[in-house]
Amino acid sequence: MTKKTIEIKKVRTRIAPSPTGPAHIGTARTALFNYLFAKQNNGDFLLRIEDTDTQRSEQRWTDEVIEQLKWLGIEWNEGPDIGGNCEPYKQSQRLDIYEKYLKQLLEEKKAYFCFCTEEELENKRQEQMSRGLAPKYDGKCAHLSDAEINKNIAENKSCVIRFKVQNKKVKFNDLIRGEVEFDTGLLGDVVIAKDLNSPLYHFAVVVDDFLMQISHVIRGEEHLSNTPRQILIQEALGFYQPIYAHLPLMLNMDRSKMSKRQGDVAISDYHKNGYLPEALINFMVLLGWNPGTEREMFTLAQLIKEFSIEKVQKAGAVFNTQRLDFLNGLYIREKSIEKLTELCVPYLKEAGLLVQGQISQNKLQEIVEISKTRMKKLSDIAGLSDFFFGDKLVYEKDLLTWAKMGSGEVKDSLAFSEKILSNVKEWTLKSLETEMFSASEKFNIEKGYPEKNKGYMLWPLRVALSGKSTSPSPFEIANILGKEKTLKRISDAIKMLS
RNA sequence: GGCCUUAUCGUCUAGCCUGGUCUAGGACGCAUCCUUUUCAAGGAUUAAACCCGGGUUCAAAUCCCGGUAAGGCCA
Repeated sequence: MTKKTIEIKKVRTRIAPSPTGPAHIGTARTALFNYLFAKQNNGDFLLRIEDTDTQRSEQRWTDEVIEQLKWLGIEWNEGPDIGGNCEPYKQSQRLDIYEKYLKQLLEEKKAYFCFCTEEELENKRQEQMSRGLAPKYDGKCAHLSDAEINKNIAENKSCVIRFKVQNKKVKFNDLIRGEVEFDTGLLGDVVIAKDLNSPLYHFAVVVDDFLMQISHVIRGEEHLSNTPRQILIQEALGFYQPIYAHLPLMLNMDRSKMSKRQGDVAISDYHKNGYLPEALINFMVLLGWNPGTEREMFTLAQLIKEFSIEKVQKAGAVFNTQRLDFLNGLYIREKSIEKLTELCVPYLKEAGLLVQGQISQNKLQEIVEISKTRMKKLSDIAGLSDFFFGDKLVYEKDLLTWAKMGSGEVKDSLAFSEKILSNVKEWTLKSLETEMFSASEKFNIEKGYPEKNKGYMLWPLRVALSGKSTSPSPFEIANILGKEKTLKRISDAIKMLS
């Protein structure tokens, strides 16, 4: 069999997720690398849904990958309705195609029906293992005569289709790993279909990648060991061999493959928790790739230019949420206040804080503005700004105490603030700040507190307004709250101390 | 168990191909300081790594060999 190498007319890449569960963050990163590589070469990026496993595949998961990829801005540019509505390819709609190639392999005796039962196989496996051998199908059914096969089929015996794996060394050149060699003699004949209408993964990928003229197969490292058998199937079918690139895995903190047990793995989890797509993309691309410079911030468009597959790392990378949070904070602070407010609204509503028409758009923006330096995720907005909504604050009265003040002193401090604030002429951030600063000095002198320590006045005031140990400054809060509410909260606090 | 892959600060990584400029650079995180009523943000500074063992060489993180460890795939 002569090996056909691909003649690249156009770079075409794809991702091929199985819709058997929530779209995985690993799928997002693989999609990103495929997308970047295709786009920077003026190529095509396709989405193919591998839903041949009808038992486990569900339409809602297909819808979800589509939704999340769109959210990330990673869009495929070809599908069954070319030019119009760009649907992804679906393997379940291509079963007749696989059947044709399955028949071809069967006719050429490169594949065969296998009637071995689960029980039989399990026994063989046990026996091989007990002899210290690697478990591998012994090829028993490969030698069945046509008569026997027909008889078995007529008897409706359950069967699978196996591909005859040749004993040879398969070598291929991986774009990221260099030359990789496998001895397929260790493999055993693989099951490529349950029947003519139910192809399995290894077979369907090969057929589709060929028919869709995929030039580069860029996928996770977990597929590296699967590559030789796919190459054998390609050769048996007379297909060209695409160029492979196996990406390093994204890892848990303990360096195992990223899994649900140790954190969020669904793209939608990150979406819901308030990560920005641009932050997630920037974070993911840096997991296994870097430009070789000290630059760390990239937009998708810039990445299309800067990305180079040669600089992709070989070793797996730990998915470090702290770093994601940092980047997300950076992108949050970069957003225009209009946009950021819009993004925060759903989270405020979800927390039951924002009720229609209760607060003006301007106020809302001011609230977001003073909260944004503290936000790592959009969802943080609720916990950061809840005290602006509603009238009653709930907190421990001890929280009002600064340094070693007694409760009488705290009350005096609040009463002093109340007096100053009720006389403030101009209710603006600037004047609130100047007035309170000078009042604070006066207060400290009067009381014999250290003159420069503004905490004696500002801490109780800030807690009275926010009910929290950490928050924006009392001026910022008072400014947004307005005079009436501010004074009300101070008197509430004083009452609490009495 | 077999096969494959990988190996620089806790984490993401630069450097490795084309040995010297590496007393190993950057970022996150950590710590300290400045700013500051608090927490952030911002600024500054520190601590922190070439998996181990051989070899080649005047010289090795960089080249070669052998281990070890981790991960993936198969079952």
